[in-house]
Amino acid sequence: MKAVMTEDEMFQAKDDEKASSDSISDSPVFDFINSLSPIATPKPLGSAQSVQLFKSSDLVPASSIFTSPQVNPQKEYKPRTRYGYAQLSQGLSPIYQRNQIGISSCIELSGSPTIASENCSPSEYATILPSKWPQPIPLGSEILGDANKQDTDGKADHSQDVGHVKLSSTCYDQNGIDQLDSSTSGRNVQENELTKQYNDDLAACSLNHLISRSGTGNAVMSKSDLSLEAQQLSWKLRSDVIFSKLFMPMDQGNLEDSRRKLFDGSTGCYIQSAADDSHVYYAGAAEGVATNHDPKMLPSVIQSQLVSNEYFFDTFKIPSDVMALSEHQCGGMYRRSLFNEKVRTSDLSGQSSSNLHHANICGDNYMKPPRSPVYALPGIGLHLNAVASNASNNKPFTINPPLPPELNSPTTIVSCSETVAVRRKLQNGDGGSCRRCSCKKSKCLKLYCACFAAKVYCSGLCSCQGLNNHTHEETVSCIRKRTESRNPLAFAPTVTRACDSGSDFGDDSNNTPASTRHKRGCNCRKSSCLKKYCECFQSGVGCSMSCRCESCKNSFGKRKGVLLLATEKMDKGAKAKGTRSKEEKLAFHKQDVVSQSGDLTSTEDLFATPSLEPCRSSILLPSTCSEPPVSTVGCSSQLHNSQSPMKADVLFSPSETCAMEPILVDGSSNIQEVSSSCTTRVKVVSPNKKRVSSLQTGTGLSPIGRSCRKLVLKSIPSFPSLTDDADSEPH
DNA sequence: GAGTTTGAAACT
DNA sequence: CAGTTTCAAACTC
Repeated sequence: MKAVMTEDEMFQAKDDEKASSDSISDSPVFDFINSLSPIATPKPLGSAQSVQLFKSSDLVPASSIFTSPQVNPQKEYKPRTRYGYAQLSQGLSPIYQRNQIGISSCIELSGSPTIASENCSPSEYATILPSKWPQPIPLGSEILGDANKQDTDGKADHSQDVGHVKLSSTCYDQNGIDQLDSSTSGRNVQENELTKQYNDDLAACSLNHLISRSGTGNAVMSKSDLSLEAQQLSWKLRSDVIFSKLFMPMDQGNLEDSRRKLFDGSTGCYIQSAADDSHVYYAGAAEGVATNHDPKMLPSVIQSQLVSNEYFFDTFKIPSDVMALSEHQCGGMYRRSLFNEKVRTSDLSGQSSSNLHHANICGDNYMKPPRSPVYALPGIGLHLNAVASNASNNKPFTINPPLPPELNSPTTIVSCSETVAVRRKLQNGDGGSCRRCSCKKSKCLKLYCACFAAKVYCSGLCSCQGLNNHTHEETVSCIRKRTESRNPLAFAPTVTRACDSGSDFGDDSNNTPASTRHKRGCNCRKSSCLKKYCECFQSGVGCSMSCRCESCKNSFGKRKGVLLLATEKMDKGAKAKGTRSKEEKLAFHKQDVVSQSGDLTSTEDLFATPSLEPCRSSILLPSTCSEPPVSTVGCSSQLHNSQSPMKADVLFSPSETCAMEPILVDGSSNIQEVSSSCTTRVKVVSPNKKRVSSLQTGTGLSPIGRSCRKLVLKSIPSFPSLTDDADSEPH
């Protein structure tokens, strides 16, 4: 009883909060925002209902639904907060806070309240609570076939027998499984075994099924609808920071030149936006450096992210009346017009790509029309991997595994021709977003299957023999749930932003907004993280502390490896002892000495020693690197360039971070990092391998300072532990 | 296109 | 948790 009262108190507080928001809803600002929803939602019903999201009065008090004393709404909301809703709401507007409330409440409501309250045991409530759902509702995947679709669709199908333990769904009873099997022409022993195995999941699925069996679907928004609407708003609210980060404050005199380089696809620039922020990787390095990165040499993922001139030239033309941007605005204070967003997305949803209008991020036409139909589509928020893996393979556009809202970046590189199709696919729930898997034994029901892992259904484009399709969507749903129950990160994005973390990179507390890291880390051995076997490499990100790779040579950034840790330990030990053994000194010195020839091979060899391997600086000489783009340019490159007669390699000593990444710093706030990154124990060695100088490469020396490119190296915090992540609240 | 290699996923 | 097996993609020829 006490718990119930406590719960009531909480809901009372919630009601108060809603009441407070009601006053907000009367404000012109709210009306304005509310009128902006430009993206045509896949389901008209969802759109209509989404409006109700903002009407707190429409929200059924959660207390009327969940009476279980075990429910702790605050706790249950936490994961959602973790995924960024709260973060967004804190920083942006009370409107989104309202939305957040709506999301939380309505998602819980998506199951029939009657069912939830009458037919579920207290323990079952937890299953229905949003936190128990695999993850925040993504834009694409749900619509593209996530079995949560059944939450809405299933309402009609399963509107009967509510409360029965045994349900008629194929997913939840043995008969259904049998039917499933019989429906599969290629039924065999293995499949039977598979079925048997999956039966274990049926019980767990049944609870979720209760949600889908809501018989009162009229007043309840589906999760898809909710999420879509929420994300639309999210993107709208967040999108205006995208290009302000893309275009860092630059010296006006060099602005255009910098931009030209920035968006010159031929030089290997690409934008990555796997995370909350737009990521600009300028593979071309700083000016004067012959990086010569052939886009073809990029991993397919990255190739697809190449941003051509056309991209910006064509896609960011906007009506001047709605978006008059000046150079000044580009300099750092640009904020995209929500109106323009509306126009653009409306065009997107309804018309051909030729009608696309995109925010002219800089208002001028410094970029000439090019060839590649690749462009970024702010506002869609698809995961970069989704785009990447497809563009490179000429595959149909795929939606990546759903991302938490904070990871759904508004900026995504999407091929122009694909965009409209994608919209359409979202609306149709079409399975055309498959990954063209070739699974056989896994039946596309394990993470081996790229489609399954991406939470999309296989399609005719796949050469698989799996069951991951609409026909077996409920089974797929069950398996997904089971998979996720085993590994909560099973469907997590492989790449996520590093600023989620900050914990495991030791002293580097500078979260790099533009950096990404592989979520789980690779375990490469033979590939040295230089082939697509390596997920990090494939995703175009550097390895992090989360990785357990050996001989990491990931050109996107090596992890802070064993040596670094060892040497740090060694240093500490030496300090403690007051001396260091000759062997240690020798080994340590070995790292400092770099051939003047700039022969990377020799450098590689130098660090080929297993004991040394992981810590080699991520800096690779562009001129000698035949591998995919070196993401770490900037400082080192500047050094290299400025010391061109010497062609000296630059290594960071072990005390320096090994995971470096070029970023475009956002204004003066990060200027300090330029110098700090470039001055720390950088050693240049003469041809005769004598140390000739210890460069102090401040902004004055570096072309960075001259060009004001603001392309700098920055230490990349690697990924946080999941625990930390889960426990930490966004700031 | 077949065979091999690779590393993640799954299993024990 | 570690070792092994399975699996499908990446890679090589």
